[in-house]
Amino acid sequence: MMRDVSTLIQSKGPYETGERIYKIQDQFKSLFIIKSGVVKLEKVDNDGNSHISGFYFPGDVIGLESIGDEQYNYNAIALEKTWVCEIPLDRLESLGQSIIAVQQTIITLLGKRVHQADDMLTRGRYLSSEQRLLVFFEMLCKRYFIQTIDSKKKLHLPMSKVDIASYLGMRPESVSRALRNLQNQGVIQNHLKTIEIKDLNVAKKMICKSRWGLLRDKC
Amino acid sequence: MMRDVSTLIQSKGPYETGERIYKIQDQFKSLFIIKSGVVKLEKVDNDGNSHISGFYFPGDVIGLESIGDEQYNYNAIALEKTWVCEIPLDRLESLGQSIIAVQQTIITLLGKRVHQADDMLTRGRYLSSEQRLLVFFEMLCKRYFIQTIDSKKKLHLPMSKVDIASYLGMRPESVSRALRNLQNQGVIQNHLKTIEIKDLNVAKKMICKSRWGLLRDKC
DNA sequence: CGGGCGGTTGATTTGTGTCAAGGAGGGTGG
DNA sequence: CCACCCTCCTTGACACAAATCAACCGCCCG
Repeated sequence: MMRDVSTLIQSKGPYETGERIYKIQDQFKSLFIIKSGVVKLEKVDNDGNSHISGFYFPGDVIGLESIGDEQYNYNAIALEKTWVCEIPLDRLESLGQSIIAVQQTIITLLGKRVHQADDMLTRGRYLSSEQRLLVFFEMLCKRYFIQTIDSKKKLHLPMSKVDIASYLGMRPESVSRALRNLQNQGVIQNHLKTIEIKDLNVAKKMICKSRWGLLRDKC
Repeated sequence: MMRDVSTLIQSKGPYETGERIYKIQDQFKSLFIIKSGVVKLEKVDNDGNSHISGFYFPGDVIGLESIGDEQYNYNAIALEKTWVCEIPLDRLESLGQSIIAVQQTIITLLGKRVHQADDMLTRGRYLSSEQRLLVFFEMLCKRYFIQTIDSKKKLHLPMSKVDIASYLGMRPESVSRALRNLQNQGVIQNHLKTIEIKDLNVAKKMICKSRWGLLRDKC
């Protein structure tokens, strides 16, 4: 007899802004699907500097990055009011045959995660700070499902510019300057918690002009 | 009745230097364990520039990076005479129950792969080119199993300096210069296809002095 | 012998980090 | 409601590491 996976899964939340879904060195035993809200993953070094490894949105799974370890190796922090579903891994074995399907799902998710990371590695290095920001906004647009009328996109930023800087491997000052430049060029409009993409076509072209012509086919 | 995994696995090789174990857009259907030799994974963009995403050694599994896709998304190129074992994934289902164990193994491997990539992302950005090279050599030492007498390590480089540059996100000229600097400081000795680590302790110290104090605990 | 590729070196430019300062917004307490 | 503070963000002047451009060497291989 095969039990349903859903009997193991339970909803958790809400987590308020700044609350942690899990933290570094908590015992790793569950993945979490984000039902609503936004989550960042951060590492904190000895000097107290935080380093952002990614932002995650509804439908995304977090915890994958800790598979293979005993403990979580990142803090998962809600950036808005957030609900998640907990998927405990230690009890999956009681599912019987369907464990194969679950494993298959995890493999697929991990595969995507590897692609994503490899992509960042091979692409990111060869992009200017302005390009990195545009790529970032493009990603947000895809994930975030913006209401878009006539190719003009208003983009809410749930994370601070400091977090964006950390994620993109830049300093906050550089983010600020790059945004100003893009604004002067008429590509975007920079507000505090919002970015407005004025000229999507120009933006896309700018992303592709990698200094060494990398990955021009991706556009 | 449970068939043995090993009945599905067969040895392939030798691949000579420059030969491809698989290439981009080949149908993805197998992983490969490297039995002997060295393999690099590269992407080639439209302008013909190649971008190295990693080097792999005996015991490593390649093909993981393409899981989830229909085709391989990198070229796997032998850097020396290389033997591999092919692990076809499409016939794993005929293994019956033991598929769970195989899947579990794959999950573990993918997990490590994610860690590795995340690490590169969060660390790499904050290291100078000299530090990146030292980290690279350190990695080679670990993987490559050098015969080491009295903490003086001679390190054979199967890959070109150009490949190293690409992998580390630098230009060949910068690699050259960084090596010269390290040599002038007495840390290493730079030969054409060999690096000699003269002062391991100094090397380790240099790696740790991240500009922003990142990950000092790793040392 | 000659061509090509990998590697090295030098002169110069440039992007982005660094340091220092100031501003805008939001929250808290009087 | 205002004053204060704190954090996030922005701006400017400057420094520096690495990219760029150009040239050259040495090795391998036809």
